[in-house]
Amino acid sequence: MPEDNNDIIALRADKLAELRRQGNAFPNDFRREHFAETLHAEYANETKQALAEAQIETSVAGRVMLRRAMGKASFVTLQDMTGRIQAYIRKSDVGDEAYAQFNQWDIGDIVAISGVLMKTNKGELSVHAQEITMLTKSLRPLPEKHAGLIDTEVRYRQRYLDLMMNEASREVFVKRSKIVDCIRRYFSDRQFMEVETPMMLSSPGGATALPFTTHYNALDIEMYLRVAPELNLKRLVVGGFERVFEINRNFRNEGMSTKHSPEFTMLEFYQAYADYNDLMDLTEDLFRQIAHKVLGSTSFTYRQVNIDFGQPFQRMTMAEAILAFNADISAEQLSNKVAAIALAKKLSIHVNDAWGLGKVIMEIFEAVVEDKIQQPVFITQHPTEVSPLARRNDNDPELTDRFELFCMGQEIANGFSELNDAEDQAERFRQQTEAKDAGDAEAMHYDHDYVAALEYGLPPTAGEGIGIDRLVMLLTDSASIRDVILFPHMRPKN
RNA sequence: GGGGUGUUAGCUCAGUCGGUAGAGCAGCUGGCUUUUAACUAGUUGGUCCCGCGUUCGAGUCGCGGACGCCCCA
Repeated sequence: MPEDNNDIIALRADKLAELRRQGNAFPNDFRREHFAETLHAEYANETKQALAEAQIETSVAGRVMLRRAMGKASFVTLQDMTGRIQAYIRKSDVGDEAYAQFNQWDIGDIVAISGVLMKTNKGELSVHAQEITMLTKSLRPLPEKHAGLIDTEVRYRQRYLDLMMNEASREVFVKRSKIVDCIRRYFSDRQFMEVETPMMLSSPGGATALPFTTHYNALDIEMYLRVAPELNLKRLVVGGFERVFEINRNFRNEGMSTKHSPEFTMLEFYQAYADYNDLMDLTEDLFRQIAHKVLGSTSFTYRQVNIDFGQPFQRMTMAEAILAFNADISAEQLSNKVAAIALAKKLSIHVNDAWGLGKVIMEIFEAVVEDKIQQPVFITQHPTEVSPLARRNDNDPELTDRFELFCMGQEIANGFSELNDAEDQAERFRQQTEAKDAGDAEAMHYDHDYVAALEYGLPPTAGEGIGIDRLVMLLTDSASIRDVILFPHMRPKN
């Protein structure tokens, strides 16, 4: 953080000291009448003359972004939550004393202006000031008014500056909020119930990932930050909440990249008496509605590629996808472990001896398909070995009734028909425990209570997780996940 | 973890062959009562990310480090 004590800050501090001498330097009794956007929406089409005759009174407040002083009259541009509005301040209207105060204003100050609406000769809607008030003196100079704030590091570390200066950044987070709002309505309209389940767990589960650990002093036990809410949400379905969803943070102790953040927001939902095909249908419909409501269109551009959520999403099995995207790979190379391992090694995948055929195929898929996917496509029928919570396929027990939705090289969603056979689940946990003992830090813990819950009976259910950050990236054309997280984690300075 | 790249005034950026550090905006002092990145005259402001080295002399070259960004694992 800047510890600079430059001339500009010193001078502004002097101005603040003078404001303190004059009385309350931080008044809290001003009440705004209109947002900038409201004024533009209501009066943009009025003529200069009509406004002059109407004498519409208003008051606005915001941060001073631009100042154009012409001796005895000046224009300032204020920015509030909704946009910008110009004010015209004339010495002969506000008086000598107020105009002298105005001359002490700096770009960045937060001020209030009351007056009547007018249009300038150039047609810009403005507030013709009658009364002006300094609300919060700003001590630090803002970034340059035209080029703005560009430095990515400062934009992430001091997001408030980014939001002040960069309209595009502000829009990303407004859209993010709308997307989440849209998701909530979608599910509550369909009788899903929003719930909150613990962030801190004594046994992490629900995904193969390395958890963060922490210590709970009162109980003197190690605890984990959750890697997924999955097991608790399915406990709720066992309990009789047949449709539940949660939008909340997951934590995974992995590296950061443009596509990964150690804490990220996930939507998870579970629906009893549904299967994975139902959820693929639901996901298509949900994505279409979000795009339509937030962007006004189901098609949009991501990294100069046109994506269309309006078209039916393609569906193919993992094996089909590997063949479809790679003409040089044959079905025989995926048919048995020896052949698959030979192929994996040819692709310079670091093969672990403990892997079964399923894991090898999953790795091959990640190496040769993921990056090539552009338009949304559901990849289905994941190997049972890499899907310890998913229901086995009725025709092939080595595969599961699972899908992942990919778009522009990124995994956006992951869903499956839930494994509700308690005995099979116990066996899958045993295999995960073996993998963990063999050194796989991401393997799942054996959750005895979860197996007990299944023994009471989980109705046939399908569940899904959708990565909100990645969905927002797609819909806002953001190249990095940090661009859609308000306060991305950064290595501390010094 | 590896490779590439960047860090210079409050912000955005130049800085040649190694020779005492520059612009625009912001700021400050003036002019200007409908401006639009207002205009206009003058002017202040620097730990060149940090450290060590090479050199008569380093923003510039070398080595090490910090932080950011991109790519790869």
